[in-house]
Amino acid sequence: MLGVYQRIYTLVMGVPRGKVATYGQIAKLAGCSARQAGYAMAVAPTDTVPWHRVINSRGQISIRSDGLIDAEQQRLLDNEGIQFDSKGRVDLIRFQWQGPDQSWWADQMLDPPLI
DNA sequence: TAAATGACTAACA
DNA sequence: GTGTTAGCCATTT
Repeated sequence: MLGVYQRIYTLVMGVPRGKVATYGQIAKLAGCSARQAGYAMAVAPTDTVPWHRVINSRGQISIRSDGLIDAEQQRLLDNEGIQFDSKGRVDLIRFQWQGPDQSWWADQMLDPPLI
């Protein structure tokens, strides 16, 4: 079933290596709530969507409902040059993705959010 | 058809 | 800094 999630995945695939996005940021771009962004990552096709580049608004990796911190996510980000402070937080000022430009939306055949 | 479920967030105390 | 609360809404059951 194709839904808003497909739009979310397309957006996340636009996040470049070495940058991160927040759930709220993706949600705003996709035109849905932050919860949807979170749930979309939970069921994302991990082979095509860089799910690890999506973190929460505090710059931290979110803990999943099973209570486990996803260590692989931090490893993948570290591999891309994302730096974590002593409390496991990413400096969003330095590493947050600034969002797609106008031509990107056209390339993806999507409409920008109304905001 | 109705209820439950979240990898969330902003705004408070 | 730490809670708590309300809002969120597509998807799943």
